[in-house]
Order: sequence, then C-alpha cells, then structure tokens
Amino acid sequence: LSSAAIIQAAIEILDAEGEEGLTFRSLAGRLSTGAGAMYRHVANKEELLEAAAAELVAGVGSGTRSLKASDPSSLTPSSQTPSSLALMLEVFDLIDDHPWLGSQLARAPWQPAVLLIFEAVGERLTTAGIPDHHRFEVASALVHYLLGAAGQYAASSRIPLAVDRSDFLVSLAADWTSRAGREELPFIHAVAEQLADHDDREQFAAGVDLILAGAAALRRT
Amino acid sequence: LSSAAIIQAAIEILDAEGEEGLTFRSLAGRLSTGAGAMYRHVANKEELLEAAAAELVAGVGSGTRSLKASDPSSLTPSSQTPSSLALMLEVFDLIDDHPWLGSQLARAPWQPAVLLIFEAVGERLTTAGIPDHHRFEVASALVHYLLGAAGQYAASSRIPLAVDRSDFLVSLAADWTSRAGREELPFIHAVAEQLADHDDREQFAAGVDLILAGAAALRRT
DNA sequence: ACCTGAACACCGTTCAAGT
DNA sequence: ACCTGAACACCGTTCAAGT
Repeated sequence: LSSAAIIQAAIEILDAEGEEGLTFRSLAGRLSTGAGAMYRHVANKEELLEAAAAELVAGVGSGTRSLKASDPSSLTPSSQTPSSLALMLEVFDLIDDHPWLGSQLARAPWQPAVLLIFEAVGERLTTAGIPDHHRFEVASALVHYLLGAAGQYAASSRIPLAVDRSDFLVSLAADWTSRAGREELPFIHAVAEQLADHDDREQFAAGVDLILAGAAALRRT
Repeated sequence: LSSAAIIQAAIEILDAEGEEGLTFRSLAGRLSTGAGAMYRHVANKEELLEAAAAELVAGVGSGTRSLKASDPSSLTPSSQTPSSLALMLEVFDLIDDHPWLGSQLARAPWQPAVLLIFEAVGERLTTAGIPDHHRFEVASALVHYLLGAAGQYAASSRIPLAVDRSDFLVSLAADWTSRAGREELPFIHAVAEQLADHDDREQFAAGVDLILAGAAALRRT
C-alpha cells in the first residue's frame, strides 16, 4: 500500500464508475484494506483527486502522449513540441477520455494539474512569438477557456448513453421553445440547429483559434 | 412556505455562509420548518441550486442591474443594452458578489442560468455585427471563457480573508519555486510577479477583448 | 393537502485496538 | 510502524405519523 497505488486505484475507479463511484470505502474494497488505511498516504479526498488529476496531466505536451488519428495536428511529428492549438486539443482529448478530469480541473485553480497546463500553454506561446508582456494574459485566457469548456463537456458526458446525443439536444431545444417563445430567446432559437449538430471538438478548436487570432492582432499593435 | 421563499432563503444562506453552509437542515432552520418540508416545493438540492442561480442571473443584460462605479462601461447609459464586454463584466461582478454562483454555473451546462447568459451574449453579438454563421461559435467561446474564469475566481475567493491575497500568491509562487527549479517551470517563474499583482477583473476583461478581437478578425475574412 | 421529524442509506474522517 | 474497522458527525432524501 503506497500513495502511488492509491492514486492509481482511484483513477481506475473514476474512469470506470465516474466521480460518484469513488469513495474511501470503494477504494478500500479495491485495495483489499480498511477504509481508514489510506489516510496514512493521502491527506484527504481533495488531495487525492488533485493527485489523480496531476498524474493524468503530467505527460501533456511532452510529445510522449499519442495523438488521436483524427487530430489535424498529427502532421506535427511527435518528436517536436506541439503548437498551442495542438496542446489544447491534447488536453481536450484527455478530458474526453476521463470526463471526471474536467470537473476536477475546474474545481480548484491552484492545484498542480492546472499549473502544469498553464506552464505548458505559456511555453508554447513563447515559441509562437507572442510578446513577453502579453503572454500572461493570453495564457490565462486560453486556460480559463479550456477549463470552462472542459467543465461543460464533462457535464455533457454525464448524459445517459442510452439517449442519442443529438436527440437530447433537439428535445432540449424543444423544451426551451415551449418554455419561452421565439421573442424571449431569439438567439437560442436561431442557433438551436447548430447546437444539435455541432461537434464538440471542432467547436473547442474554433474557440482556441479565436483567442489565438486575437493574440495575433495584439501583436500587430 | 413556497418555492420562491425556499429559493430566496437558499440564496441568503449561500451568500452568508457559502456553498457548504447550505443544507436542507440549515434551510429548514431558517424557515422554521421540518427538513423534509421543502421536498413539496423543490425536487432536490441540484434543482434548488439551479433555481437559485437562475434567480440571480435573471436580470442580467436588461439594464435593470446597477453597474459598479469602477466599470469603464458605465459610460453606457443604463437605458441602452450593454455591449458584449459590458455584459460579460456584469456577470463577472455578479459572481464576484456571489462566489458560489461561479461554481454552480460551471457545474451544469444546460441549466437555465447558463442558457440565459448564452442568450444574452448571443444577442449582443447580433447587435455588434458578428456575421450569422460565426455567432454560435463566438458566443460559445465567450460563455466557455466566462464559466472557466468564473470557476477559478470563485475558488480563489475561498482563500481565507485573513491572508492577504497578494501574499498568498507570492508564497504560492515561492512554493512552486522550491518544488521545481526555473528549468522545470520557466513560464510560471517568468510571470510569477504578474500573478501576484494582477487585477482579476482587468485580466478577465482582457481575455474578453482577445476573443472579441479574434471575432473581428474573423469578420474580415 | 401540507408539515413534521425520526429513520434510512449513505458519506469523509478519526482513532482505539490490534499485528 | 502500519493496518483494521467500528464509531462519529455529518449529509440528501423518504415516509409514516400527525394537523
């Protein structure tokens, strides 16, 4: 029984059963030990979750993580450091694989996992030629955007798998329609179709592009 | 005892004691009733929190809410609808006044409060001349950014008031320094000073400007 | 019909008792 | 020194019993 073994078991439970599946009792069961035994190695549940998140995030941006085949950035050889966009997508995919990570990152700003992401993003900006005095603000914007999107997508993934995702969104849109007429929620009505059709990952990438385009505009001033 | 009275009492407890102060027992105490009485009027705690959030967000963007004196957008007469930036700052200030709102908004993407914000942001973009086919993507980016920043600032506000905020950040930065040398976290070291000095609200506004500048760049293509 | 509050099925965390 | 697991102090939620 060690700190590393506990964190590993926690990640397995979180991946298999989600956030609510992880309790000190379920953890004790998996490790065939007593419920209180873990407190010798981790201070409390918050620290355990932070450590689990940091464990997953540790490899990000170092080129050791394999990229999805669909990733447009896979043109970048893995021996090179990825661009800011590729890095952001790497974290996005990580959250897609481990939805609980999205909630966890959004929960506490100063946890190690968030700092690691902030560092990795900031370094890409240095390479990308963003001037020194704007790097902090651009990195903050990118990380805040990432955490916001992550929290939303993580929550969306809690939609029961039985219901079709686009069905869900369409019926949600229909719900709004009945709750409020077109006069009350004109914008949502106008984009309801896009809401049902859109691809989360593409939309995420589009948002990153927006921020990077804004940063490029900054550079010209 | 009514649904509205319960939501009102919940907001008061949340404002006074924070998220962990709100329990069905504390709520029952304030309303001088039994712990189970509320279940006639609200389905469960999740719904109660969503309703409390929606209640606060309801007035946003309608010009009924007073702007902070320090708000640069206060040049806009309150009889006019505020710009996208002014609207975003309005929500930011709301979260600043009710930190629990930040966590709550970040928690569930399809809750009424988030939809209201999405609608309000989207409408401002229509006025701002963002072309139809980009409005959805820009609104999503702005809302995701807002929710990410909101979650972070809300969590930051949980830092005990006894410790000075900039002291906290400096000591945090010092902590990183000792945990990892300059070679390991070069970017964080480079911006540590800005981290301690920066104003949350200004940084938030800068991020919004970045996204809007990106949107303006989009418009030109 | 609505409220009451004890009871149920959980939590995270602690700590005497064991090895 | 480390593990065990009952016990403690909570939760959200339910439901028989009251009015």
